[in-house]
Amino acid sequence: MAKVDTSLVAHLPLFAGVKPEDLEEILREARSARYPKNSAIFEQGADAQSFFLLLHGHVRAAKTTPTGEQIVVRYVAPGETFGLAMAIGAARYPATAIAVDDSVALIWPTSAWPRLIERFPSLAANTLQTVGTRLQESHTRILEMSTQQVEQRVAHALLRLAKQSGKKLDHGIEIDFPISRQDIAQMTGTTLHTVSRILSGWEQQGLVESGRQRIILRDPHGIVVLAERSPDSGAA
Amino acid sequence: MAKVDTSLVAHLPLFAGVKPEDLEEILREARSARYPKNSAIFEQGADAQSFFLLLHGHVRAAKTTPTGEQIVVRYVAPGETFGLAMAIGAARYPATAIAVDDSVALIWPTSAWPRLIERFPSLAANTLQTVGTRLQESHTRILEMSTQQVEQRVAHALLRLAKQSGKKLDHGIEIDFPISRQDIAQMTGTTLHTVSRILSGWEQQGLVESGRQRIILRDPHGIVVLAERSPDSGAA
DNA sequence: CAGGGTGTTTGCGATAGCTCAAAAGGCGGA
DNA sequence: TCCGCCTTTTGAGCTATCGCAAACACCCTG
Repeated sequence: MAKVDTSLVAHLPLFAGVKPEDLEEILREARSARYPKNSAIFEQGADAQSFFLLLHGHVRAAKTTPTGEQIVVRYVAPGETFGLAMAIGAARYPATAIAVDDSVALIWPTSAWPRLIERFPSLAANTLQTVGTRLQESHTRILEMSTQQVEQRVAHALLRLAKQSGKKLDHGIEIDFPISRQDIAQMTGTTLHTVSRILSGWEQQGLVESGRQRIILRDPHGIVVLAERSPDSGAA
Repeated sequence: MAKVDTSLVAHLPLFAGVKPEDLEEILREARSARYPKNSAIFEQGADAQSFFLLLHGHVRAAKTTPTGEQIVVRYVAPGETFGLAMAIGAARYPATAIAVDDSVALIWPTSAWPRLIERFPSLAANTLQTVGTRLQESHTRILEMSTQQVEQRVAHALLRLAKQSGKKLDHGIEIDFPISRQDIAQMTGTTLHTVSRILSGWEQQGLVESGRQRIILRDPHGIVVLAERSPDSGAA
């Protein structure tokens, strides 16, 4: 097991208020692992034996219905935690985590959590903050799904992805990991067909440039305008 | 300020693992207040000066868009906390809270939170658990909105309300606070018209009995069946 | 460089649910 | 008791979006 350099993670929200020597102790309990592109990190319903801190790459968390339909819960960016089932008192993972790019994560055994938060209460407070923020974001997503049309929801989704994992280009922002029409559909509650039609339209208007699992926002501001447009204030 | 009896709240999840004498200290920092039916407890966007523990009554938390559309985030039942903006690091309330019945709540100043969790780390751990559970529920709701038809979503919503705040009757379960078609629409992402049509249909099938802001599930199991029915396995 | 597989595009018809509109019912207050 | 308001019901037409189907494009592999 490789030693983890504290300086790489010390600034993360998870460790806010944790003293350097404590951080080292915390990291000693972790191991790190590499996940190749498209490999599963854990499966929905499996025993929640570990929780994770993503160091490199990108991870998709998805939830599947009994009938096989999926939604994307979120994309995890480097520096974020995932698989925190134990923090919420769940014995099993509520979603599946897949590395969408070659990824590296720190891994703690779930069993270590109670001891860790007892010794380092900041961890609990910080995690509460994180989970609370995600709850807010979920509510926003519900609000959008309830009140907005598909095109606006797709616009919001892309803007969020760009903010979280956007790579600045000379002219535009590229989403920095492979993402398909289907993925976006599963983030916005629609079908890949509808997403494809929307992106085709945007491409013709010069708002985006996209291809196989690749999206570049050529005119982010124009997409913001779309995202905020009221349902009927229509284009041609 | 009336003294709060610890025995009334000691068993709540929030206080799990808190010693009786500590609980008393925690409660000493709270005051209690009464909210008449239909009064606002706090407004979305207002300074988050307090957080709450509902003792009696029912509270609706709703989120409003810039354009005035609303969704119901959740209904708060006695024993649950709400208005935890500070736990997630928000300075303002992300939603509006309205008492839907005459209600009583314990109130702590937000400023007390950091000190409380430092002195009583269980509070943070318990709150994390609660917030985590709510996050899960949110994801489930998103999943439903993405994959189910309106009728199924309404069925799920009613079943949840019945479980959380149902009053057992001789023949059926009554939702124990005033709730309109509009409210249900805002919980499920549809319109009051559609909800009305659905409930009318169910009423004719003897599944429910309902009226002005009042719903009784006459055949909860029948509604479970509806909720789980796959999109097409249709009725007449 | 051909083949296979996955992801994307696009057309077309079907429809669930929305919107608009109007009427009716029930409840609380004067 | 009567009035007025708010909630609920119901109708009718419309449309955004889905579902299905087929063709296409790209990438990786052998």
